[in-house]
Formats: sequence, structure tokens, C-alpha cells
Amino acid sequence: MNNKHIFIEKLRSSGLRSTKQRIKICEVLFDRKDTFHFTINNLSNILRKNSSAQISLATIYNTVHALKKKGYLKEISINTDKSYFDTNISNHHHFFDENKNELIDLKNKDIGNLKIKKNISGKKIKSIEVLVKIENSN
Amino acid sequence: MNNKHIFIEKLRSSGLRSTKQRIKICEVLFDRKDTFHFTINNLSNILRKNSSAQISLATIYNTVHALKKKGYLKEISINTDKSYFDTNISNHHHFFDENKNELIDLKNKDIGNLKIKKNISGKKIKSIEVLVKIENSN
DNA sequence: TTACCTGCAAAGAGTTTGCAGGTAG
DNA sequence: CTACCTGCAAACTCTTTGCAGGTAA
Repeated sequence: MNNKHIFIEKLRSSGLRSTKQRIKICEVLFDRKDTFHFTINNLSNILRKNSSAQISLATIYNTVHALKKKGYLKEISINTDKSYFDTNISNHHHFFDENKNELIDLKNKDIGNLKIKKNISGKKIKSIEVLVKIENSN
Repeated sequence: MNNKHIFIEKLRSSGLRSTKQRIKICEVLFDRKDTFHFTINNLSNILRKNSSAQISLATIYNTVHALKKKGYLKEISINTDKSYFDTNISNHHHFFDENKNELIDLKNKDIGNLKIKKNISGKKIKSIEVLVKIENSN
């Protein structure tokens, strides 16, 4: 891949050595046009299909967490079942389709004029997350 | 307690018989002025302190879930670690204090004019949750 | 009396960790 | 060469379930 050096740089700046397992993970995550929403389990399945050799969960977990810590991935709280991650790290929000268990990006302008009017002394806002749960309308 | 018959009614309408364990749970949850935010583990600890006999986790889980299903409790998604519940079932949102691991209610008017402008055909909105993560500002 | 409930302990899911052999730099 | 990495399996945490004895109605 032409992007291999980008992946190596991403890994390195996350404090990770570039190994073939991790580069494979980066290819799945970042070698695409669109935002990618996934769970560890999703990612593991894709990796298992895409490559002959499978990558152990331990490796996937630690790579994903390092990338998240560095800010290359965002974690999204939906429910307590599993962690969802998002390769779109810009400031945005989500629909969560409860029938398909699937995330859909919402642009900032899609949610109206959000403005937090309450203040707590000694505290600062770290993030604002809007999650709109949707379901089949029939 | 004067409220005991209310608790019995809450339990019954949730499809549960009123047993002393469940009434004890209701007292902890509902016999208070303010909103109560808790995890199953919190609740279990409080129950253990408040009463000589401890109530098993299985009982706590199934009671809390029945109350939630009936709408007497709200579940809040914060992270994947544990489930948080809220005795305030009105339409509102939350601060989550990441240093204290604690929820704080936000009134609807505290978050500005929220309006979802994106539509997905065949889907309807089930809920809108705004979670504002805060941390110490120093 | 009977269907439902309790408490315990074991099972499950998702995630994390310890360790022995392997590999990047 | 050395520190870091991999894969495996075991451990952990939170939650759910199966079962035998107990209890509300």
C-alpha cells in the first residue's frame, strides 16, 4: 500500500512499533474513504477474513487502545454491552440504529444549536456527545 | 414506611410480587427527595449497609431491570464499564464527572435548542441523549 | 397450594493480563 | 542485542442463568 508509511507514522506516534499485525489493523481502519464504525469483534472478524493469518484479540485491543489514546480513534458510549469505535475523530454526533446495531454519523449542523448553559465551578467540559437512538418506524 | 403501598404498587405494575427484599430496594431508590444516580454495585453496597440481611445480586438485577422496563428507572450509557441508572425518568440530560465518576442532571433548558435535522427513511427517533463529560479544570 | 421468588454458585460476554517464544530497530 | 511484541490461555469484571429451598397471594 502507498499509505503504509502513514500507518507506520500513526503507530509510531502512538508509541507502538510497526509490526505486520498492526499495519494490517491500520489498513482495515484507515485505508478507506468513509468513516468506519466498529467494535473489537467486528474488526477481528474482518481481519480474519482479509488475511490468512489471524491476529489475536490481545494485539487488537492494545493497538486500538493506543490509537484511541493518541486520538486517531474515538470511542462512543452506546450501551454497556460493548465498546464502539469511530475512525471519524472530528467533532460530531451519532444515530444509533437499535434494530441493526449500527452507528450513523450526524454532522454538527444536524443537531441544532447546542449550548451548555450550566456551569460547575472547578470543572471544565471535556466533551459533548449527542446520541440519537432510532428504530424501525413501522 | 408510609410509602410502602406506593412501592408495592410500583412493583406490582412492573410484574413483580412485593417481597421484603424488593421493598427494601424501592426504599433506597424512591424514598428520597432528590434524583438518585447509581450503579448496581452502588445500590448493593447501600443495601448491605442499611440492612442486616444482604440482598443477592441476582435479586437486585432482576428488580432493577423490571423497574426500568416499566419506566420507573432510566438507564444511562456512559461507558462500557458499568450500567448507570437514574430515578429521574423525565426528559433530561447529564454531566458526567470523570474525576468523581458521578452523574449530574442537566435540565432540558440547560442544553440549548436541540433539533435533529437529519431524517432516515423508515426509522423514527426513540430517544435523544446528551452526555457532557466534565473534568477538573485545574 | 402454586406460581413466583430468593440466594447461591456457576456460566457468559467482553476485556485485560502474564508469560514464553519471536521480532523490530 | 535488547526492548518490545505476539499469541495463547487464564484471569477479571459485570451481568445473567439454573437450581433447590422458601414465600406471597
